Amino acid sequence: MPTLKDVAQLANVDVSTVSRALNNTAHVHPATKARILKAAKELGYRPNPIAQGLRRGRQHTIGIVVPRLQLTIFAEIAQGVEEEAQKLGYSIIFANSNDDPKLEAESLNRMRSGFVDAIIIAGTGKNGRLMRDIQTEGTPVVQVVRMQEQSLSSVVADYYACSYEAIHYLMEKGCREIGLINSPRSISPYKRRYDGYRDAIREHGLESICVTPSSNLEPNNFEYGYRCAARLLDEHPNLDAIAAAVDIQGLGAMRVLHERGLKCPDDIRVICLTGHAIGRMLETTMTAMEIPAIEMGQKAARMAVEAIEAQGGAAAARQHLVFSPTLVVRESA
Amino acid sequence: MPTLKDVAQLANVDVSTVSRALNNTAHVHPATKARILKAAKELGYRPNPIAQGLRRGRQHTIGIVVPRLQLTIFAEIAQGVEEEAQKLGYSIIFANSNDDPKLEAESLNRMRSGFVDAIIIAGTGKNGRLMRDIQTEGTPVVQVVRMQEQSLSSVVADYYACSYEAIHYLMEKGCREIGLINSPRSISPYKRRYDGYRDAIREHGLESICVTPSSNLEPNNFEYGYRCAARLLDEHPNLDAIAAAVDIQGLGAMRVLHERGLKCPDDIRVICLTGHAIGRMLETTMTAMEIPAIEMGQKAARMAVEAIEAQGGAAAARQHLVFSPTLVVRESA
DNA sequence: CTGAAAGCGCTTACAG
DNA sequence: CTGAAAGCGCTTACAG
Repeated sequence: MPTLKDVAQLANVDVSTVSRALNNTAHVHPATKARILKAAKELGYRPNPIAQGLRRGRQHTIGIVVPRLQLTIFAEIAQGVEEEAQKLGYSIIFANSNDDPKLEAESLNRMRSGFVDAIIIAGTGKNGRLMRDIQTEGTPVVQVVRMQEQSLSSVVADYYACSYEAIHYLMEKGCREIGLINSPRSISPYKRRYDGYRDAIREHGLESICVTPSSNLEPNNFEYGYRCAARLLDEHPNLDAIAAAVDIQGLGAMRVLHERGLKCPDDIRVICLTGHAIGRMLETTMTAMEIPAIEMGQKAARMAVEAIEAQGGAAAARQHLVFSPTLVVRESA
Repeated sequence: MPTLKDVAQLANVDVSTVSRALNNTAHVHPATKARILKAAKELGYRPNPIAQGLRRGRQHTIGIVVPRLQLTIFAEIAQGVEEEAQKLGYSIIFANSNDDPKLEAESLNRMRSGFVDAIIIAGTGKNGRLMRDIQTEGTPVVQVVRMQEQSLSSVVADYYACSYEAIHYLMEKGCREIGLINSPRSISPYKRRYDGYRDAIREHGLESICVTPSSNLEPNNFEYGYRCAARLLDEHPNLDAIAAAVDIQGLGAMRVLHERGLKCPDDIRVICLTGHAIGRMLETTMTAMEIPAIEMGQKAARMAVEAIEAQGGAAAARQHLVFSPTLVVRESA
């Protein structure tokens, strides 16, 4: 790898002049500039971003930590973040937390210490203190999908509305026994989903129907949805609708119905409270409250970059951005 | 952020001594060492990996570039790579190429120049030269999922076997008119899938049935599968099976069948040539040749790290690792 | 066992 | 318009 020094030698000037010529950071005599450019090209010079970063105190990288990628909305979030960051000239450092607070803390610690200019995180909620410390230290932190810290910026969906509106829709369709499949309320968006569900149910003087499987299953997956749906059906023979917090749980529910010979939406309705692309690709397509995951990722990236570039100037105020869900009616409800 | 210098001052020693104490890189008097450790702790010192990287010429980062994340096997690959890399003490720099050679080249160029110690890529196939240059320059490149360059290490599945065995299975089940939904053969794994299909079909003296939609649709998605399946059915009324290259295409096919009132597997069989997690989560579960995507990602990460650490020693020979697919029989075929 | 010096590859005041 | 010097935060021969 050729360095500035090599270019300087070939062009017969000082490294500082090369730097200025290449960065357009000061007037350089056209003739010398031409010589420098030629030399740089000849050697195939590319600046070393690590050295630049060390010197400038900025890496042009954004860290992103999500629970997992596979079959979740986080794949879309990560894609949106990366697309937008790339456009803005930033690279992405990526980490899975597997919803394990310890792993999450490790990733966060690896990312701070000058490795990353900002962090975008869908957190476990257990490292709030650490996240605030990082922000205080000068590395902006923006929360995405999950918002646990008021003092840190965030980009989320209105999970309350996701539930509330979904339940109202089901009621309009005549449903009266609506079961909820939800993940633990200790994670903020799930608490909000629960609240929206409960309030909508109450307004109509009906009863909440929730299940929590005894086993400590991972909640955000197919099996969990499958088991919850099975229990709901067993315990409530007149159940006429199931609302699933995330669409992978909804798939589990649909599978149970299929196995039991129940048809959507005639025998029972299924709706997902936060849907993404998969919903329209099923045999029985899924009615869902959809949230714009890619756009949310892009927005989070932009907020991160703004926060990075505002530093030194007026400290960027924190921002909380909330996307409204859209009801997309398909076949399942 | 406290630096080595701060710790040195507080502990009343030279920075070099601090460095040695913290890195256990030379004997340091127990008393001074204790003082240093105490000072470091007191200040909350964490080494700056950027500075370390610049000095050591190694960043402890691996770059990964994939076409996209959303609803593809690459989400699992990326997850596997990250998990394993984390264990080995490496961070991940992530980029989407969107299967655009230009975007891919940009990402590759951003990653080289000392930013990344190795690159793992599922490539477009159009930047072979660049990839070889990067490897020659000293940054190991390992191909994952897609293998286009013989001279670069790779971790792939046996796509020929994916097709060949799937078709044989269908034949055993009595199928005689088997349509193929495939992505462009210009991308190597799809060529291999085609070859396996063609050979298996020929062995039985049957006829190949392929379609290529006229429009220039993105091939790796639901709509593409949907349209191909529709055309196959229109043009071959006696079609008794559909083989789809990737499972998202298979979903498109299943949807067409559903809309036309055709049942799997009684009326027609559907099989996916490379399946992953989604297959078992459907109303009609999908029979598929499954490939261990997470494991492939992990293996690619390990190969990358080996290549990094072998440098200077005996140059690591290139390795080509091929995973065999496993037939998983479910409901669709 | 420890300090002083050089250097990784760059940028940026400071002179001239 | 250009060069010489200092420095970003670290590591590592080189002396002692």
